[in-house]
Amino acid sequence: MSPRTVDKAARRKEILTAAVRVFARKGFAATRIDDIAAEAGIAKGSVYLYYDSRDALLEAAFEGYRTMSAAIFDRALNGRGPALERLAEMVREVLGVLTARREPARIMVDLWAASRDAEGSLVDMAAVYGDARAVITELLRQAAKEGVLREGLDERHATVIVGTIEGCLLQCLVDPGLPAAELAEPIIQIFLEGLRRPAA
Amino acid sequence: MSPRTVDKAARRKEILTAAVRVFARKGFAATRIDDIAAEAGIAKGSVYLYYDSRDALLEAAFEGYRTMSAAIFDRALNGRGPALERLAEMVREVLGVLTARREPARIMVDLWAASRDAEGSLVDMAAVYGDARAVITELLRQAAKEGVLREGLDERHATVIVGTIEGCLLQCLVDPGLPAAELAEPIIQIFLEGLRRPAA
Amino acid sequence: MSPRTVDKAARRKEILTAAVRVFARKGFAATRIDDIAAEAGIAKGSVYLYYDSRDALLEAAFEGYRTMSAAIFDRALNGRGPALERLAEMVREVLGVLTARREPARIMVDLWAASRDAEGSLVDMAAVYGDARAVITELLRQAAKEGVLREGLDERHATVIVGTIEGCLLQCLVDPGLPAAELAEPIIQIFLEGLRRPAA
Amino acid sequence: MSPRTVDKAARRKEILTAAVRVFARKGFAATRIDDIAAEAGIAKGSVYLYYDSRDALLEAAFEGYRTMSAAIFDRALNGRGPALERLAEMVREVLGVLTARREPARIMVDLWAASRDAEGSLVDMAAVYGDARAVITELLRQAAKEGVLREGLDERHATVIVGTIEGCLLQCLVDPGLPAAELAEPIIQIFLEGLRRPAA
DNA sequence: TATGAATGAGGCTTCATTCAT
DNA sequence: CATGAATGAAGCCTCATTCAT
Repeated sequence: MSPRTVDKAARRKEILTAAVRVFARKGFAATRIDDIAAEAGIAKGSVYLYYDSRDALLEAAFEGYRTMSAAIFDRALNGRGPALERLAEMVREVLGVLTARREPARIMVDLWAASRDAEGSLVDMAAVYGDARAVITELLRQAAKEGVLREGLDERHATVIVGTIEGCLLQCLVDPGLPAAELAEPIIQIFLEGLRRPAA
Repeated sequence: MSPRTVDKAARRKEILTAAVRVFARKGFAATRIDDIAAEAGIAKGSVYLYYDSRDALLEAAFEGYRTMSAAIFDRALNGRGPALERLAEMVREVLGVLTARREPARIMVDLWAASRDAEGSLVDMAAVYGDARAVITELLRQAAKEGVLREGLDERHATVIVGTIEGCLLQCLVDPGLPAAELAEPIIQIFLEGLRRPAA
Repeated sequence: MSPRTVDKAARRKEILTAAVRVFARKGFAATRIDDIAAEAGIAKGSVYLYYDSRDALLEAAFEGYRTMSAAIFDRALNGRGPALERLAEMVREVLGVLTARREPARIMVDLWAASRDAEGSLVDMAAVYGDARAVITELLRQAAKEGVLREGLDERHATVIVGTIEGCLLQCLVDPGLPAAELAEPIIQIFLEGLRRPAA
Repeated sequence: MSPRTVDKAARRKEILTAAVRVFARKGFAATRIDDIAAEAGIAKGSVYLYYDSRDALLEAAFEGYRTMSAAIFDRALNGRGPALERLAEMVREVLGVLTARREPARIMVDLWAASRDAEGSLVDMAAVYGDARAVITELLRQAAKEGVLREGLDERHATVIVGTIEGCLLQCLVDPGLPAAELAEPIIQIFLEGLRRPAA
């Protein structure tokens, strides 16, 4: 065993976790490398042994988010049970993150802001939302096959569903007083039934 | 109001417009006072004759956004016709902005990011969304009175509606290929009817 | 006249002069932007209003050197009198610089070091020496036409002449005790007569 | 001397060789301890077991250069044959180094630059050139005794001779296209005969 | 009021050196 | 002896803001 054994991968993750915490607390723009180093309990220069730049840390945070999203998408696509039930579960899962890990979730706004600079941006939220829409489109297709959907639904409805989830997230992020988890059922209800009183 | 004052106000607005254009183009974080001055066709120092700081310009942009939102809210609340129709119109209006003035709309992501820094932030999106939920809650109340709503709707449903609108906006901002305006009808449809095939 | 009139070109030159003084004193590698700013009596940031980088200042110093060299070359090529006399005068001129402006001349060593990094280097001493050799080759050609040269001289002899001048400069730079100006005559003598006792 | 000591010395030399290679390739200023360690095939920290600092490596490189020079000087002073022939041989030897070991020779420019920082500099090229002048002065003295030199030569002529050699080296370093070895004969010729057509 | 040159605090990043293993 | 992770001082450069004209 070589001297001063360190698990590089573990240390990388530690630093990333620290960075995400600080991003969540102060926002990416206001986060200094010093802050991250302090949060991780290491020297400023050491951050650079594991990440090339401040931007690289945001990118890594995005990768983490992406991985988590992919797992959720995967469960929705390949899970068991009726498609609409899996959609409902996906809604609950996404909003559940806000409750379980509220702080880390706050980096979302920075990811959105970073992703706006289109070309060359290391944070490609468009791709994530594209994936999300594809997943939901597929769920709708399966649900249609199961015969439980009304006619005339298309890709735009998938966009609306993704939008609903993300928009609820957004509001909860911006206004910490809102009860994220409690929004899951109203969302599902609206998707399923709409608001209108059923014709008699 | 003296002509002098009018000029001053006009110049203020010019600078703000220029600033918003640059914010939209490059993002707030990457926008330099020089960029704004150049866009406005004035000298850098002159910006400070009208705004106290770079942040003040983002704040002003937020005020503009707030004013526009208030107008939309006002039309929805005090307009004519059935409440649900006014809700639908409001959806169309909000998404229409993305089509009509796509570029300026891109400052939304910066407003979200700026608003995340809770206390003391000059950008209080939580308040806007609070207003939005209040408006929609009221519309739902009116619609209920009109007898067209199902039972058991509450404030959380208002949150979901606001979320849907903003989440669709978000996707369109992050992925310019999406057709914002075309989302209005699916949104309304989902709100009204849900996705489920009506019981026979 | 616009407010705060400054002659940008003059200021540029002031800063360059200050930079060259500091380069000469401490060497390029040890020179900090702060040093240059202090020497120029301005703030650190102001340096960047006139030069893009520390390297750009060395490049500018090189340009200055190049311009001076070109003037000397021009006088040698287009002056009056026999070619060998013009060559002698050129030798005196080059070494005279060391006496007249000893300090600035000390940047030569940094120019040599900077130029060694071949491709992409902003300091191309090879080009200057190429020019010098071309000038001297032409002087030798003229002198040959005048019938005063021995047979068999070629481009390599021009290289040697350039080498002699630069090598003397080098020694004088490295050892400030040496009398640069006094080397001109021995150089000329060796070029003309060689060291060997004339055949009887 | 224990084998242990031999190993240590060998390792020191390996590291120095590696360092010189890198200095030659990238220049001293751009050379990192990592580069040297990599070139030597050891860990970065190990470099410090053999040398106290990065500067110490340049100093050691200088010592190596000094030793080589001293050997050349010694051969010139104590060799056999006429003094002028030994001078000619010395010229050939110095320029031959550029051909035989072109890369290591490139550290010369860094030595010049390092030596310019006068007091306290670890690289004292002035001393080397002083030695060189002393050697050549002695050779001239011997040649004068042999009766082959013209009258009136003095220390300044020695300076010019050293200058010629070093200046040719300089040009070859700065412009790799030049044929160092081929300059030896023209140098010797100029020294001996000068450029001028012999009086009839 | 308008200008734009000047300022200087502050951030990112580099890298020589140290030191625990 | 060897290692290479960790350190943190130091330097380059940026840019919001100021201010003399």
